Amino acid sequence: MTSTVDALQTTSDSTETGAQQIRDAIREAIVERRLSPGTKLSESDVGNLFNVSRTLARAALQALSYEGLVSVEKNRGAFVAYPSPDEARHIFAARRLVEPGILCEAARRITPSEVQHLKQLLLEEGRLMNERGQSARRAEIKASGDFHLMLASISGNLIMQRFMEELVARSSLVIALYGQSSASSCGHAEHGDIIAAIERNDIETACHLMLHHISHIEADLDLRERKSFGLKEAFEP
Amino acid sequence: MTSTVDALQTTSDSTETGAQQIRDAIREAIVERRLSPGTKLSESDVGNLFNVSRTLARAALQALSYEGLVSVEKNRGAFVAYPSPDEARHIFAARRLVEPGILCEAARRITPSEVQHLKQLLLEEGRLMNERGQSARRAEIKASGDFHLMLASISGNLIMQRFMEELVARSSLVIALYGQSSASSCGHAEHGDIIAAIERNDIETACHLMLHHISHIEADLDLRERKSFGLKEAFEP
DNA sequence: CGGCATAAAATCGTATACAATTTAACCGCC
DNA sequence: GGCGGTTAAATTGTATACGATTTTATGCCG
Repeated sequence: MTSTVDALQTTSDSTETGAQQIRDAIREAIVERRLSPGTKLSESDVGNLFNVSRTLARAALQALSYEGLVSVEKNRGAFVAYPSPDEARHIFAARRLVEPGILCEAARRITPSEVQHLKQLLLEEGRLMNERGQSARRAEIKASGDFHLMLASISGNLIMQRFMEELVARSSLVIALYGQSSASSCGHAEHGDIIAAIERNDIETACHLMLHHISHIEADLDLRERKSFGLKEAFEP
Repeated sequence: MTSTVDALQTTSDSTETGAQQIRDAIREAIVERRLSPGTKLSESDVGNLFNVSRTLARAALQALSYEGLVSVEKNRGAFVAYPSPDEARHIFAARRLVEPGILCEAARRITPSEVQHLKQLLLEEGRLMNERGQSARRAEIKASGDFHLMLASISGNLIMQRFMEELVARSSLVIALYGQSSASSCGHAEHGDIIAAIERNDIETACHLMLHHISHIEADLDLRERKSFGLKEAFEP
């Protein structure tokens, strides 16, 4: 009776130790939207699923709560985070705030080989976009995030990189919740434009493109308060 | 034999539950520099000090490691973080990256009552600066950080606020390690200038002042590689 | 038949127990 | 006296145990 968390089966290729491995697996499942916001993650279930004790399961869930991907309610348990519309806005505001700066620094330091790597990422992203099937969709989601993470990595600031990892992961949750266009894709073309601008060293426009890109993603959301119809209003005309 | 962590005794006024309380107490001790970088924080010692089991002590230490204030080495234990010069640079680079943006947003939203609150904070900071004694020094350190945190709080973005909390706390560690001028103070006058600029709605200069302010703090650091003299070089002319 | 009180089950919070690893102490040996 | 190796102590990693809280099930009564 391992309830609803069976979506976690994943290729455990890692060599990591203990709770980290579990944390990473669950994070991946959340980011790839195999786990929906609000899903309960009971400590026993997680532990059983990964064949470890509740101790480690609990540690993993705690870790995820620090990243904002899981919310733990005292004496009630852990749930895949269900970001509020306000939280969603804050996440994208944060991205608008930091990504231009990251991009600037990345553009200043980027090497030709890294440009190649970025382009390769873009190509892969495009390939996945034209493929069909669940697993391609998941890979596409991941790839579109990886573009932004790659820039953070190139910027060379490990602290900003970690922060971006958090923001990208939480963005995925937000899109899962409030995204409208089934083409969930995060503007593949715009990624290309940004790379082009970087390549011709036009940092100014690269930053502007990035800002627009983030706004486009956010524009695809429907962040109106869903007032959950708690009362009988749900059945009155 | 509760080794070196006795610096943790603090007014436990909190009403929180479990590990959080311990985490907060240790964080405060680190930020106020009662605990020096590199100090070992053994799980048993922490547990005994707070009269809880190792389970909770461990959870608290894990939490602090996610904030970058503690580094845990596998099978070796937890230590107050000892940021490298590079890490220190990254922390201040991150602050230069985000604080102007936070300031902008804060200035846009600030209310008169919040301006008052900021000024009050400034006053308190000044008062502590002219007082002497260990505990005044600690309070001063905290107050100078609180100015930056207050701005983040006014900006209304909880995510940026959390991030700033992390950055300010880690900055305190960096200053403890690499700060030179015994006047550890984080430019009290500059805080005042920034408030003034905000008050006359001159956001442009407020941002510039903030950037300079952060650079001034960083300029007071000596971030040269201390190559620890591992060899006999330490005793050769 | 539905609502409320009570009891049972499930789940979380924390402590303790035991295995694995690291650190130190000790001791014979050069 | 100093050095390497072996053993004991200390510390961490993980599992299990037990009390507390929440959730669900049960049954009584209106």
